[in-house]
Amino acid sequence: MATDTAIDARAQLLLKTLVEKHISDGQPVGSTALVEASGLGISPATVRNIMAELEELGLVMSPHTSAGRIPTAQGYRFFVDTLMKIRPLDSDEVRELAGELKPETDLQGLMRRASTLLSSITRLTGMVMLPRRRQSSFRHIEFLPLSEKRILVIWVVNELEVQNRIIHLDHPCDPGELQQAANYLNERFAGQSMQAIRSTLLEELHSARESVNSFMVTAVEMAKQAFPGEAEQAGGDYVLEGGSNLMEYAEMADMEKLHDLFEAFERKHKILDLLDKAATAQGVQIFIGEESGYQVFDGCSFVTAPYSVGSETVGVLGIIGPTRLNYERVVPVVDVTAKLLGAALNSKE
Amino acid sequence: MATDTAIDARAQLLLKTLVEKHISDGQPVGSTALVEASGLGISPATVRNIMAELEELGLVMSPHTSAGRIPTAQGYRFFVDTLMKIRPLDSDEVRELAGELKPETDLQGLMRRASTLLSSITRLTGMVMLPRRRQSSFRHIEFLPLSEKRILVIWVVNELEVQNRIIHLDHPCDPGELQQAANYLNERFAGQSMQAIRSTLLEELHSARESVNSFMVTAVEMAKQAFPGEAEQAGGDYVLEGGSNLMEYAEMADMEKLHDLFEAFERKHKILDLLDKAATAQGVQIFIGEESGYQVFDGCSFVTAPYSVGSETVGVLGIIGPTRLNYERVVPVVDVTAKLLGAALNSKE
DNA sequence: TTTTAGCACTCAATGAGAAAGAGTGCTAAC
DNA sequence: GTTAGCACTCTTTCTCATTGAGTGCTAAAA
Repeated sequence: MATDTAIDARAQLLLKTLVEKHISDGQPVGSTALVEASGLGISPATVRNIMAELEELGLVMSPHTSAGRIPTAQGYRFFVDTLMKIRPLDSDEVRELAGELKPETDLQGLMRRASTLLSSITRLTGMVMLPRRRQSSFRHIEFLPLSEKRILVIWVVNELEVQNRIIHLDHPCDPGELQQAANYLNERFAGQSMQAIRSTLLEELHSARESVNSFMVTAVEMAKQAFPGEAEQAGGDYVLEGGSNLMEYAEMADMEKLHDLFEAFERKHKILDLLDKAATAQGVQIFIGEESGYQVFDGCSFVTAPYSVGSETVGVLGIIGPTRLNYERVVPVVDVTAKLLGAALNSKE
Repeated sequence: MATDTAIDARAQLLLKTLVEKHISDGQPVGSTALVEASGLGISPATVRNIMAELEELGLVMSPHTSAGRIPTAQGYRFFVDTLMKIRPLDSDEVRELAGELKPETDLQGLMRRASTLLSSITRLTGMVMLPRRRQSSFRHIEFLPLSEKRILVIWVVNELEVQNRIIHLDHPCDPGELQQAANYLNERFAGQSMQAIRSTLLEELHSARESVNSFMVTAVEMAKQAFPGEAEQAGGDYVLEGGSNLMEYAEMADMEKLHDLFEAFERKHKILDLLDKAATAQGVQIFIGEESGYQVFDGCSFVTAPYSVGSETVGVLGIIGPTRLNYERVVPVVDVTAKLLGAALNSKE
């Protein structure tokens, strides 16, 4: 199996030990320290030879001549792909997590809870993308008059996402009409996708001009105004908790980098972009350093997992930490949290 | 007017100049620099004498023997109370601000917008406490069955705050009953305060047991479950934007302090406590350094203003920055933003 | 051929002076 | 009351030497 350039079992063990040691204390690891930690009955000189090979392969590097080695992004990649052994969480731990993610609260609150949970368990920064379904299934709509021409529209999609906005009408409209309009929409469109409804409405807006049903025109017009178009809802959003945890890591000490990182958190689009990428994967996904594709995230890693309702992936959650984060521990935590959040959203009892 | 220990006009001018200079460059100000900046035809030696007096009074201090002076918290206090001249914003600027705070969006979105606005204009951290009324006026309620015993309750208070939660029933309940219950509650309680409704409901829950109206019992029970009690809604919440801006100030370089500060942002209660304090004041309020009452906020100042709907103060907004922030500029910005946000919430057109 | 001991070498980190610079406080003269 | 003069203090910056960790190379050992 092993060719000349591939790394043999011993080298792998050493690399594994090196990564683990560096993860735990953040320092470059020297040959003598590696000998001790690995348990191999081997001399430091031998280890040095092997390190030279690993460096040749781009798996480790030294910050300067007289320091030990640290893993490169590639090194971490090799570690997470083939070296590390993740063991599932104890059922106790799972139960504890599950207890924190009851489906009772409102959606936003649940997301925030999940994010806080991720953050506090891992002592890293937790993030949860708000669910966004390709198909939003319309459930119910309600019009409440605020003044003659201003209406508060409340609608429910996907069983439990409540949204609202205020719309303006051209002409005054009485409560009876509004009620009729709501009834009409509720009966006619229940269960259909928002996209479908929107296009149907747009169509009818033309043909219906001739129709006698003036209230229907109103209804359609209102619904058109109320339901956000593609463009509007494309944005997406996420919640992030425990950003301050990152400041505990010495490698984050560079104020300028930290500033840029937090700015990226606030501006959102880079994070959202990354989460979107992770949404296509099946299970836990890991982005190490530069792999994220953004300069700002240099020195950081992401561990993400999509969560789903039914069989459809509706969002992604995960953590951000320094590259030297404890993957073995974090991966199962993220994995389980995603599953639990999905379960909470399904909430079929 | 001036007694022996009070400071005369010249000293005041010098203090004013010193504070302004220190605000603009963050450095201790020496006697020669002060002479130039103040425009007084006076020698540095004289200035030194005056500085010694101001130091005696606790208005300025030097970080060490061979440095210039910096204002103390007391010095800043004196500055903001009696020395600085705030001039109102240009009507152009006001119009620009107003354009960003249209009442159209949802409440949460509006708050976030206001916060971002504060942050980006001042290059500091903006915060907006979510509105919380002593009297929440009930407007409308709606029950949507999710499954036999799980109901999605949506209700509207204060004309445009839409809230929702899921409740569980003991016994199955059909859609007709739910509709009846909603109608009953809507007709009976429209316009009343949530507190009043809640206590009325609790009362009726006893007496109604004998009544024939089984649906009313259900209605009351559901409403009781749905409406949050005192304890639940006491929490309060706020949005904060532009935290990363603070990292641009040299005096925030201490990583440990920064960590604690951001942790305080996340934990929320200290900020909320402070905002609560500011809610009792009439207009713009300034907390300088230790005045906040919290160790973490040492070195930071707050400029806050309550915003109101009608004549009732419903929330507070403001900024957080280093003590040496540009009060003259920030005070009117916070002031106007609070007024505009109030106006957007009133939104009577 | 692989492993290892030995050793020279490199480089970061630490700390001690020395020199420069900024700004003060004090004193004595104006 | 104000100011010039001056000694003094303390930070900042630089240089230089020292220390220590850890390497790479070479030659010997297994």
